[in-house]
Amino acid sequence: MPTSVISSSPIITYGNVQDAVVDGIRDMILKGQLKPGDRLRQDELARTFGVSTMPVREALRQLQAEGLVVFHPRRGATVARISVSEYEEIYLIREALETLACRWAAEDFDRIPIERLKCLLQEIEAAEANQDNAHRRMQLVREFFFTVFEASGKEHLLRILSNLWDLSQQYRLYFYSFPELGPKRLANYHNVYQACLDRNPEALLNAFRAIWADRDQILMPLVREKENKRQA
Amino acid sequence: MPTSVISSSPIITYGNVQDAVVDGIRDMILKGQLKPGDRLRQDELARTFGVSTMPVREALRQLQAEGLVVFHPRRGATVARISVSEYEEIYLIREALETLACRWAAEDFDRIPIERLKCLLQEIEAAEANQDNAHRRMQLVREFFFTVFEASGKEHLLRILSNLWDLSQQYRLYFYSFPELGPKRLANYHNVYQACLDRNPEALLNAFRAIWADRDQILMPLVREKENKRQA
DNA sequence: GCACGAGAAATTGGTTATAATATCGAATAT
DNA sequence: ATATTCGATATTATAACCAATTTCTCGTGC
Repeated sequence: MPTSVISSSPIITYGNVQDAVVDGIRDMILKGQLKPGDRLRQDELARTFGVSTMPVREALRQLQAEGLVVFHPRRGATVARISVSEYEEIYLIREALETLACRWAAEDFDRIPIERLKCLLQEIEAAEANQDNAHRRMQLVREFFFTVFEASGKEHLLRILSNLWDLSQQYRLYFYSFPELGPKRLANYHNVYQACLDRNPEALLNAFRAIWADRDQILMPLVREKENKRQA
Repeated sequence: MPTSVISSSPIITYGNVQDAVVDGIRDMILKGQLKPGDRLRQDELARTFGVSTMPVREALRQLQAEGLVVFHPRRGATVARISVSEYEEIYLIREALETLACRWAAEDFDRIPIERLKCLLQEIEAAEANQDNAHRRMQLVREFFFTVFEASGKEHLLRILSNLWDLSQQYRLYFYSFPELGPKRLANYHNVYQACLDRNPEALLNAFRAIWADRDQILMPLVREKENKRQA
């Protein structure tokens, strides 16, 4: 009788095992314990989570619907591998939707928890100074941005955005592996924070546009360079 | 041994039962056989599809991830009920993403199968003239628009758009229940077709903008009126 | 030494039976 | 009339099992 130890985050209680398994597998993918292309064996996952195969299969199907997992008929599931062109597509979709999210959030700055934003910004600064591992820094930045997006109060938009961030995770991670870009990153986050502090919608959008421009001019060339090396 | 009769669309073969069940249930929802709020009993669905409960549960989870189905822990699943404000949210997201899709499609008009577009337009005109049932007309219009969107060739964008169309289906259906709006609808579709024929990107976007404006000025007041009556 | 098959092992996809648990409704008791 | 208990029902999860197929392995032949 396997001892079920799912509790990654201690307090959250799930109504059913299956949701816990979904979060568990998604976490393993997002934390890099499972890499793109890795096979996802049902009974192996079932053992590690201490459950039977049924909830695992349901979980994999749900992750498939999210695009994080790919099923190959009769050959099992693997972690989705996102191509560079897919990443570019996803990024442009994100730009369109994050613009919407910012506009909605900026309709009422009172909904933006500025204190939390400040806290996260300080945590990010500390993490950059410490050279914390890329996954942790990436997670903090994600929380920072979604604190702004969540102020829009739009459930469907947040669901889609969250999914797109999941999908583009492997490329975002790459961005955090260059210590020399640290100051650039911090300046960008600070501009977002400042715009919220000033309650200035136009400044908020400009801060985001600057981030996207950096991504085009700095990250994408690096990604493409890496891609060319990989093919050679 | 129950006789498995899933084949709604005759030719498509599925690698697994589960995908067939997903499509089957989604179809039932989209065709109105299952209405928002309806309970989805596992064994009942299993019987109607001639399969065991396992594939049904997997299918429901997948539909949950798509937002079409809601799970109430220990109380089963129901067809999602979309509120008016959710519909407005979804519609604005759609506008942003369909703008993207049109831009991408208009980068190379050769990818738009103009003959197919023409065919669909004629089918739609015939269906309007016949006063065909609203579901069928809605389906044809969906195919018409997605023929344009698909020319973008962006898988993730199409996946998200398809999902958003599914979610807003119940409100779109309402739009087709007013015969007096028929000419207005047809004029809109014709503008889209003409813009593709003329290979004019700006005209294409303007055609869509006109459609969205109609929705704001014609459909939304009707929806809100209906909503107020429902509450009274 | 390496490619190629045949057979074995493993994995998936699906069924069925079983049990635990939570919900809902009805009957009963207060 | 209201609260409680009890039972029917449905969900959630486990386990055992089977068929189909893929993958692995090992030996053989070139």
